[in-house]
Amino acid sequence: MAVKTEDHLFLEAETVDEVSRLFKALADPTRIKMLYLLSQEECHVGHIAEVLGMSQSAVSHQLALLRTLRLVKYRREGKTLVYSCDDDHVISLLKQAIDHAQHR
Amino acid sequence: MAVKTEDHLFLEAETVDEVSRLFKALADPTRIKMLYLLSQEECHVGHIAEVLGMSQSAVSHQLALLRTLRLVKYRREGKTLVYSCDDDHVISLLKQAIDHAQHR
DNA sequence: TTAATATATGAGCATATGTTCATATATATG
DNA sequence: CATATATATGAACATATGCTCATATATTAA
Repeated sequence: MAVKTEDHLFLEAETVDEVSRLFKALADPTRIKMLYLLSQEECHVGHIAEVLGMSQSAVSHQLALLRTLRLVKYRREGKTLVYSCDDDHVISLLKQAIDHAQHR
Repeated sequence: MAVKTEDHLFLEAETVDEVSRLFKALADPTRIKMLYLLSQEECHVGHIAEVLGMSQSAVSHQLALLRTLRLVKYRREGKTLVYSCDDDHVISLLKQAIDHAQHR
């Protein structure tokens, strides 16, 4: 919660840091494309790399970051790992921002 | 608009960049605090610096960035410049992210 | 068990970002 | 007009970020 002090509300440092981490995750063009793709369909790693024209390594590094924040999850299927979104609220934020960007 | 291609939607490069710029603006702890403060009350530059414990220069640089994105506006009042939020939608995104961060 | 395939991870490097310090600019007011 | 005050801006520097390259790991399937 925000802390009431005199005449305005302060955010706690922990909250500010968490919000920062979340928006940082959403601030990179590559991750925006990845999350938007995953919001439409589950994908294995190689497919993401192919569709977005990225290296396997770059995709994997970014997925590691998104996993840390629990924005994506994965399961094994045969010899591939299938990734999908794991935070509807964050997808909602992303889509709002996309709408916002498109209406100007 | 997103472009339909075969089986999924691609975002246009321009849209991705705009979304990235927006989230980048929201991703820095300093700017989060500044925008949250401005969402509660109009402030002149010196007041922001004082309340957030930042240098005048740092505040001014960040305000310049927020102005570029039209997230804040200002007017002169006596010898000070009074800043306020200029994008309700973005404030809404910020507050949603704050709620999200606080509920975990 | 071994080879092949899919993914993860670490190191290194180039670029981006946020701050400070010094200084410029603009407006108010004596 | 002259000076003080508030804010803006440019340069420099330290840190963060995202990529590539090389290699490790894990699972499948022969």
